[in-house]
Order: sequence, then C-alpha cells, then structure tokens
Amino acid sequence: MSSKKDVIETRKEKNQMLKESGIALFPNDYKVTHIIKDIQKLVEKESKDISEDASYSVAGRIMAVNRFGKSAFIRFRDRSGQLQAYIRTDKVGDDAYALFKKLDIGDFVGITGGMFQTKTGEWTLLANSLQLISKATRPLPEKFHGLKDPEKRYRQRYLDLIMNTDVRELFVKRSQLVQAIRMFLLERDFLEVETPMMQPLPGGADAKPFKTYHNSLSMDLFLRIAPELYLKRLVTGGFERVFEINRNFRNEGISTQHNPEFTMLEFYQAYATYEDLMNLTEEMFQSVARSIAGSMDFEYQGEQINFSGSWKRLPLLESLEEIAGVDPALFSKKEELMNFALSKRISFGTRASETIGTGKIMTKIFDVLVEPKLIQPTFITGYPVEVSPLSRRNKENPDLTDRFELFIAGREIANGFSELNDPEDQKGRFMDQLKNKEAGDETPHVIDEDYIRALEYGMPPTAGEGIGIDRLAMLLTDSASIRDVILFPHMKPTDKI
RNA sequence: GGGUCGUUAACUCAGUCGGUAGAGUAUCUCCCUUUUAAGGAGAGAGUCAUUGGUUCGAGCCCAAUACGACCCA
Repeated sequence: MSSKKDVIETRKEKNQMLKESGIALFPNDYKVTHIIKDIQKLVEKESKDISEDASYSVAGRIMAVNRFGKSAFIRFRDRSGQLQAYIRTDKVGDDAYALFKKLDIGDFVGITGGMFQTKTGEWTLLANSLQLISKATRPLPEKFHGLKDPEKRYRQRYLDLIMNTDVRELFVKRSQLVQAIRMFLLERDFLEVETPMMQPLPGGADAKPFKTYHNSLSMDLFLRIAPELYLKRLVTGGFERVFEINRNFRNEGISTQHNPEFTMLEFYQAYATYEDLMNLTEEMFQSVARSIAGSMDFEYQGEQINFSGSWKRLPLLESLEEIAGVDPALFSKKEELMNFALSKRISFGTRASETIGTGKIMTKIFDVLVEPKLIQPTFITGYPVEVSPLSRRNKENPDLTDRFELFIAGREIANGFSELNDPEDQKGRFMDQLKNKEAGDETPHVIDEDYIRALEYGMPPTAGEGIGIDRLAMLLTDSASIRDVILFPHMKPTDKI
C-alpha cells in the first residue's frame, strides 16, 4: 500500500476490491440459528448437543482478532454476549480464508460451526464456514483503552455502546427500571395514557417552555413543561387511575442535573391522599430497587443509600427549624425571614421584594440549607400555598398544602400532593400566579380556562405525583451526571468530529 | 452568567527550558494452525481545536473564540 493514505481510504479501496471479486459487502440473507447466549447456556448445562460436529449459525461484530499464518482466533459479539471463534484454513477452505484475511475489526460476520475447547479450556466456535455480513469502513477505537473522551461518547453514543459494555448495561438497566415502574402501576389498576406534548398553553409547572409554531393552524404551540393538567382532565373524565411516562421540555440551563428534555412519570389516583402516595412511593421504589439494583442498599457517589423500611416524614417548617436553624418565630415575619436568608448568602431576583412572600423565602432557604443534607430517603411535607398552586390546602393550616417532596442523596426525586379540585380556589391561585409573572417572559399570560371548566364539572378528590425518571436512573446506576443516563443528551453542534 | 481545567495520529496518552512532534494500540507489508492487551521483522500516518499577538523561532508564552468536563450562582 502506498504511503499517504488514512485508514478509511485504505478500507474503501479494499471494499472496492472485495466487490469486484464478487463478494457482497452488505448482504441480508444470513440465517442466524443461535445467539451467543443460547450456546453459552448449552455449554453451562453440559448439554450433549455441544460438540465439534454440531452446527450453530451465529452472527456478530468482530471485536478482536489474533491472526496466525493459516488460522486465527476472533472474538465477536451479538446482543447477548461475546464468543470466541477459531478459523482454520483446513476447515473453511482457502477461498473463505482468503476472504477472512481481508476482514477488519468492526465487521459483522456469520459463522457456522461446532464447539470445542481450547488448550486453556475456553469454549470456542470452530468455524466450518464464514461469511461477511456487513463491512465496517471506519475503524473502531482502540480495544484496550476504549473510548473515553466524554464529548465523543455523548455525541457518538453508538461508539460508546460498542466499546463500553458497562454503558450498554446501564441503558439496559434504565429500560428495565421504566418497565418495572410500568408493571408496578399496571398491577394496581392504573391506565397508561398519552397526553399532548404540544400544548397551546404550557401549564402544570413553573418553568420556561420551548415555543414552536403550527403553520396551517397559524398558532403558537409550546412543548409541554408537564402533563399534569391534562392528566387531571382525564381523572375528571372518569379514568380514576392514570399514569404517563414521557418527556417534558424545559427551556432552562443544562447541567449534570438538567437536560432540556427529560423523562417524567406522573400518576393520579382518585380517592387517595398525599399520604397514600407516600406509602405507594415507598413500595414502588423498594420494588424497583429490588429488581434493578438487586438490593435495598446501594451506593450513590460514595454515599450509602438505604431504601428499606418506611421513610422519614418531616414537615417543611420543622426541617427549617431543625436542619437550617431558623427560629420558628420568623416564619410569619417576611422582613426578618428575608434578612436571615440574606445572611446565609441566599439571593432573590430583583423584583423579589415586592412579589415574594414568606412561603417562597422559606422554600428557598430549604433548597439551599436543608435539601443537600437529605441523603437517606426523606419526605418533606406541608409546602406553603404560595409555591403550590395546584395543591389542596391543609385542613388545619390553610397557608400550607397537603403536599410532599421526596429527597434522596440531597436531590429532589419526586413531588406529590392531594390535588386542588375546588375550581374557585384554583382560579384564584392562577390569578395570583399571573400577577407575579416576570414582565417580558415568553410564556402566554393567560389562564387555562378549560382546566377550570373541567374542575367545574367536578373532579373526585385525587392525589397525584411526579417522579423524575432520569434522576431515579442516576441513583440506581450510581451516575454522577444526567448525561450518563440519557442516550443522546443535548450537545451543541460542532464540526469537530 | 462566573471560575478552574481540557482540546496533540483513527483510539488512549507523553511532549523537559520556547529550537519545526513521540509512545502504545490500530493501519499497511512479511513470518507464524490453540491465541486471548498473542508474538516477531519492517513501514506509513499530524492544519498540535480555531484566529490573532509576542519572538529570530510557538504544541509550549499572551489574548480572543469554539466545543467539552467539573465547580459555583
């Protein structure tokens, strides 16, 4: 080969040569009879079917090659595992061996043969025949160090999945986690539904939406920030137990905890209270941890987390007193509470002093001083009405709501409450929210009148909850960054690759 | 938004005091029928992220930009 050619050029030339000699580079007629795991199971069971004379047809990607003169070992992989194969000229014939010599790591091959044990006892597929199934033009990253550069791993996730089996396993786990949650809810008579991702009015959360435009309707639409208001319409419609696992979109910062699109579980149960949901949440997390992590006890970023038993439930105000050291006498005094916050270097927006109330100040203090300390699963209960526009008021203290948030490893994982089903109260809360909206923000300054109307038809008392699936996946896979549990995390475009 | 760090061969990384670039793997040629990070002999491969500046001379010093990682708000 001549001097100044890169690997890809060399391979393209080789591909051309193969084509000209009548070898299909991308055929689609290879019939697989066994996946690698099937064969490995037979070996484990010491099945008498396992023999050198048997005939298994297995397909996979070549991951490594050790060539000798007239024979070679290769390791190849399918979705179920990795297997070694031994290719010998005297078995496959001169033509097939000549073809084999032209193959590269990364190519897909189909190998038919029986099983034998090497000197070291490794069960190995002895090729009777071998054929090219799909040619790789680009070389895979080096086998020993693999692909490490995080930017490349996220941008070219397919390579990450090929090279890093732990990444592959992580995403299998994530998939199983979603499936376990789905089963948990289905077993409890919940109905899985899908509600609009594109909404004329983005509601159900306090977040900046993405805006888009529908041409033939000539109207703005917003990618949903939450499915909440639609799911509760369904409860009104008679679906007393519903859930949805789907994407939400929030037009905010990107960090190790935030991706612009993220997966949320929301579920609603009529005739239940937020207390029922705390019990249900414990059960759900314990059942999921058992099936995914295999234990109630697992490590997250160096902290030992334990899901077993029933979890601590602590009213927000008590947590402020006990953990943040706020004098309860300040709870009703806005000025003094604000000064306490400022003394802890907690800052608020510029318009804050006019629009903010004690509820918001307390919640902010909680976020900074209490939240990071809640390592073991903890339900914080009794959130101020001011920060809970969709929650039912507490019977004894109407300034607080029947709401909880669940914290694990210093992060919010779930948010649930008894739903506000009084249309008058709801309308008033929406009006208050509207007053406090920042001027010039992109969100429409309109109340979701149809949601109020739905409540006016009567919604049964209901409790609802949202659980961040990405964060749960991070917890159960010990991942430091949300990008590690999202297959294609958002990245800025670049021409670097 | 602010700070710190990173960007050198296809991959993983070195690169001293500023003196025109180096390893392993991969690739190419050859030897090798039980290897497993196989081995042996040889060869080729670089817009040092980009742009500008300082300098006789920049991968290295300075500035800006892009992308990324981490921390902070």
